[in-house]
Amino acid sequence: MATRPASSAAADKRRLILDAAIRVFAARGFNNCRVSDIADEAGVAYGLVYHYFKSKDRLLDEAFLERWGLMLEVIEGARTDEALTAREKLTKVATFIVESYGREPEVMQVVIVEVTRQANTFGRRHWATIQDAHHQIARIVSDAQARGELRSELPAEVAGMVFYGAIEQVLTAWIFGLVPSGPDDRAAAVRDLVETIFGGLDAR
Amino acid sequence: MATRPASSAAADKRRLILDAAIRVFAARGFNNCRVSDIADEAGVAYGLVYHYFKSKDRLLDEAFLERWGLMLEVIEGARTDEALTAREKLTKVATFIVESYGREPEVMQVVIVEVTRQANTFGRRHWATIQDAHHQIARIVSDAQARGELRSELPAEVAGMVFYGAIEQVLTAWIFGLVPSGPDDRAAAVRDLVETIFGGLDAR
Amino acid sequence: MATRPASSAAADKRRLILDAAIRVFAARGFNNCRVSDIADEAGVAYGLVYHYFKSKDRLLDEAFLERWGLMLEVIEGARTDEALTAREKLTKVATFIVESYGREPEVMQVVIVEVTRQANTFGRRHWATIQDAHHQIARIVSDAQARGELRSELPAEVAGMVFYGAIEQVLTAWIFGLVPSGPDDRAAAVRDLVETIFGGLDAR
Amino acid sequence: MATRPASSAAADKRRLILDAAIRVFAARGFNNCRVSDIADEAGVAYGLVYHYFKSKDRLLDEAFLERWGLMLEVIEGARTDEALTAREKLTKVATFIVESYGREPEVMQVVIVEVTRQANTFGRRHWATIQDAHHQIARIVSDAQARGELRSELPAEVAGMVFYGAIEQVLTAWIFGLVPSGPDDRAAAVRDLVETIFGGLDAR
DNA sequence: AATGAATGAGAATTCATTCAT
DNA sequence: TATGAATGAATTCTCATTCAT
Repeated sequence: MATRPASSAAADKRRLILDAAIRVFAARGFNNCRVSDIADEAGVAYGLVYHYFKSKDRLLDEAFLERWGLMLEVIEGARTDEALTAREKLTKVATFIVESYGREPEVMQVVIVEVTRQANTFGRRHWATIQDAHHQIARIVSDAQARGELRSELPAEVAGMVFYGAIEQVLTAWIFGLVPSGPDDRAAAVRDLVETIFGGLDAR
Repeated sequence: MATRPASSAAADKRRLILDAAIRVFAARGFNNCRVSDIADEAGVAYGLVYHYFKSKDRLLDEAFLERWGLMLEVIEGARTDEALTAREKLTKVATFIVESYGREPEVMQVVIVEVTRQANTFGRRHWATIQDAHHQIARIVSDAQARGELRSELPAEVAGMVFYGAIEQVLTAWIFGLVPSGPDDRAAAVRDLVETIFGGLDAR
Repeated sequence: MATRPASSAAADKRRLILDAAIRVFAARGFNNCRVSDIADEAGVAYGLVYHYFKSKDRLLDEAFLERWGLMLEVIEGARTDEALTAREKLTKVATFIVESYGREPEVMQVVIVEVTRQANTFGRRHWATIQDAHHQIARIVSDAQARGELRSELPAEVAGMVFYGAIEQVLTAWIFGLVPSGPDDRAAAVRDLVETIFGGLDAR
Repeated sequence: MATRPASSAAADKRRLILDAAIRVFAARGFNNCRVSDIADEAGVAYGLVYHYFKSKDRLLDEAFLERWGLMLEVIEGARTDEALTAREKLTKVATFIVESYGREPEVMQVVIVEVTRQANTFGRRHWATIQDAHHQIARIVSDAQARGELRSELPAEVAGMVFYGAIEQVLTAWIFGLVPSGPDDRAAAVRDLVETIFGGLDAR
């Protein structure tokens, strides 16, 4: 079995199906696609999807958890990195999200559109996990406020919402295809967004 | 009211059904409810829903358009009111949205969760209308930049996204029931959100 | 109440609806039209159709019986007219049917397409009435055979079927719009059809 | 048959469903039966009907095309067989149709009652195919007229209509169950019908 | 592991008919 | 007589999931 045991081939098949599911969910939406669309996209037989995944829901759950987990690690890493200012930390977070979209737009689209915003289904099911990210972001702000680095009169939770909501809004514009999302556009978006939130709109 | 014409009774029934649909969509989600749930909620026979509305989709379309239309009027009104500063204009917009939620949380939930964020279905169908609001908000910023009232180095579109995305994020937290949304909470949310965006996070 | 009592106005309304139903049945088919189509075509309110007719079925029943009754009278009249030869009798019958189509194609279309050929619904319900016509036609033949006017070795029932089936086939071609059905075409059709059946195809 | 490939099992199921559909259409009429009746008659699950056929319409389309295709082959074969007289050719056609009914009355009933006579639905959809048969029959006549075998003063199209209309009328009587349709009855029907049309009704 | 046939519970929509006014 | 709102049973088609091979 050399260096690639049988289970690895299986793992590859599983991956193939999950990736196909993400593309299909992004293209048609979770509620508007059929499991057979996913099998077709993956080039496997209908039943094989059910061999690897218990249900259609599970495909979306896994796609979400995988990516959101990475994001949580990045946010936590940024938050606990004492060498960084709050602005640098949030820039790091924004950059990760935006570059994730740059590399694999379908994944981020699915995560945001099909999961985090679904108040009645997946969003609620994964709410604790989603909240985790929001809390960490708020904590980046509140820690900086405690150090006197950021204004203390603003509630950290609201600041976090402004920051995260702004990123989602930018991604939404990209997802809907209304605004270019090339490498330069992405870098500019991070820069402008951070500068807006940290510097404020008011002229000095 | 004694003189209400006969057509009003019909209009009332129609209204009754549309309102019931909004409540059901908010409670279960558009994709997880049945037309019979709406009929039951309205207390009318199944077929009457189809007497007044061509399809289930149309119910959501109408709910969205009605409310978004009001919002557009308010945004346009704020934008063109020369007596107001940009901060006052955006405060007005934020207040309208937030108070709409306060009065009729289901409508705003449906508008945001079931329509504006659905990249593959309703969101795309109504995209022009949705964009209209975003453009007007950006214009409030760019007009103020032209007058030297706001910093010119920030792109107005990004500023608009930060503003609108922040409001949606706040509403999302309320919709998911994670944060109290009483009258005081709403007023505070508007104040904090506006102050954050205009003043910026940075300590002076 | 002069010469037109109130009941006459009512009778007119009834007629109006029945005629509209015939047009709609012809244009869309009994199974593919709605009662509301009939009301619209007649220019009356939905419910009025039910004031004058017990059901949608009844409309078709009446349309059929009215016309088929006329046809039966003509066939019986021809059959019992001792001054006529069998060829003249059947020419009379064919002419009546064909000219009925000429004057009111919708009625004949409805009678044939929607009633007499519906083996599972109306055709079966009215079978006795339909058969009546077929029997009379066969009798025209058998009487002539008894008189030595027509060949006796052919069963009269088959001869009748050839005659009536031929007429229906001609009407079918007209109904489907494949063949012109102007006055001259109709006269020619009767002549050719009768000559074919009486004279036979064989060269002498 | 032991070597039948796996695909045959599927083809058999498909056949099973199509045959069941034909029986149900014949017994209740296309418009008066439900897809579940077909599934029940075939002894399969509801959904399997849709696994093999796109819609209820398609079942009827296929039943019609399959049988009408056979008939077209027979008619064409008869028409181009130079060893036969026109009378022999049309006898062949009539025999095929009548014996088709003898073997599988439901199929012929469905073909005629549910398709070729439906001016507003299936009849119109398949009109070109239906016409094909009529044209070939007319051509059998006109070819014979050109050879001096049949009277030339009669239009071949009318002769064709008389012939085909007569056959349909005979089948109709059988379908409605008004006339016995045993083997002898069928043979007699063909003989009488052909003799009537070729020899004519007139006594010599 | 892999296939795709088989299952059957939905769910939207239609529309004949009834009924209150 | 006239209106059209109200009713709800009926029916097609969909599609997630299971299962035999």
